[in-house]
Amino acid sequence: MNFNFIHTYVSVDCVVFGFDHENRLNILLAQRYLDDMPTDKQKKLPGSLILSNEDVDDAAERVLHELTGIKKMVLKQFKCFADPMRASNKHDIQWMEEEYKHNIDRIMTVAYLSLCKIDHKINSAKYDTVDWCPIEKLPALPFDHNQIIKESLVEIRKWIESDFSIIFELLPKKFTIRQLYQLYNAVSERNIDIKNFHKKISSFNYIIQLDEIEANVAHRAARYYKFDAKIYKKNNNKLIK
Amino acid sequence: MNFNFIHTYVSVDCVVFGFDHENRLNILLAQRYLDDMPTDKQKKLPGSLILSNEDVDDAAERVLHELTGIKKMVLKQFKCFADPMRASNKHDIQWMEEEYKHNIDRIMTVAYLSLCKIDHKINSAKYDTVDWCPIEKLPALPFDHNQIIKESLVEIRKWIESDFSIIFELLPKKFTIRQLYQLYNAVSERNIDIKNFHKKISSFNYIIQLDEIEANVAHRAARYYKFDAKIYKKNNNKLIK
DNA sequence: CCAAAAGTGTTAATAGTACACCCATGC
DNA sequence: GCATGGGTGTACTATTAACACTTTTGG
Repeated sequence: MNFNFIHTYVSVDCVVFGFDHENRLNILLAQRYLDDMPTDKQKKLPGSLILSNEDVDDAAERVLHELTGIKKMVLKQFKCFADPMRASNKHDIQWMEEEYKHNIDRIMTVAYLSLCKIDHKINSAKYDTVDWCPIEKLPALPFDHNQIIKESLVEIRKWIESDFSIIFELLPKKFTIRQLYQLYNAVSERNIDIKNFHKKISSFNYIIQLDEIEANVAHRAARYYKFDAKIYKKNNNKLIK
Repeated sequence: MNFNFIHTYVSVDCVVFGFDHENRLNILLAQRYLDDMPTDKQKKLPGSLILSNEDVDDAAERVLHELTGIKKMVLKQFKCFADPMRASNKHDIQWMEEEYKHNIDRIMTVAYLSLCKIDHKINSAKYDTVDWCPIEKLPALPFDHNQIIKESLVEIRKWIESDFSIIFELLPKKFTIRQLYQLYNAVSERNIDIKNFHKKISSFNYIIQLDEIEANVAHRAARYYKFDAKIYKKNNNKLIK
């Protein structure tokens, strides 16, 4: 008889990406309050223990909703993190006790990827403060959250390669091809010539040209386009075959 | 204060693929003994609860080693399955009690993908019987194991698309290009012309031509090739760009 | 007019597809 | 000799890449 099986709490953590006006990928971070000092706070990935009758996908949806107030966000499970030492820092242990009122010896987490338009109003029911943070400026985060984010970057790249349409979750409804180009470059690190990119994108029938053009720019104004998901779905496209 | 957080056991389950001589993908299944009747047995995916000081990757390696006797097998975590109802069948509950001597209310599992040469000797330290089963002939399996296998097929396809070299884990050390072709077809369901496939494969510098050829075939004997992982790694190749 | 980026066009290189043709082997 | 598949070559097509040229706008 073996009593060494783990019996553990399981959480979900969500890496929510946004794309800012300086062409940087950002991640949504929440606050946690540390120790006995109410003013001492630290950023963390939004997450939660999963409930007794909840599937992990449902828990991730709940976390995203409590975080942003947005009802339906795209999401994708990408990895379970279960290093026995991932919650061994004393601040992390203390925080878990205060947050969950349980004595938590070990905790596994299932990490999710999600995408959000950076201008969308964030209306959190759970956190006082929710902030976008550029990925080059991430602070040291609790648990293995920095590692989770690192791996999420590989994952978002794969996701866009396999389903190009999800990239539009990060752009405003109307966007210029340059915006799309800069986003694509920020994510994929491929280096496509912008002219060829322009030609290719505008040839897709699911990229709809609008009548509107940019205003107040010191060069020829670019046209706005929108993405048509219905047309996209019919074709099952990839950016690069 | 919320007492509804799950506190659960977590297992790993491994989907080990092999490629048989009839050009079919196979999966390694273990036996489980059901209920009070010692002769009543059923197939299942090999798996185990994870131990208290074990990371999930380590648990999967342990399961694979106990299953096959092979030391280092390629493996890849692909999804956490956590439907609250996935272990609600009464046979499954009873089996868990007998197997683990714990009263298990809910169980999550982290599913892994692995690959094995089908002619490799299987030497299980844990199971009496371990058998290859063609994927078209899978029986009804306990828990959500059929679902896990279904999703693993999508995953193995992606894996080979993103890293072609792992396909050689399924072939003998020396193989003909036809064998590779049939394996690739079985996995990817692309339909490449075999002549063009031949030309492409033999043009890769990491596919090494051997002096040996097939014997006793009713047609021109095919040449054997081997895969050179070192040369492959230098180039970071894909079959299709 | 100049700088900057939009947008179009042209061409070359590369990769993928279709298929013809000869080769080798067992029956 | 014939069926079967191995192996090579050739021609056609599609995609990607490089880059020149024209357009538009603010300063």
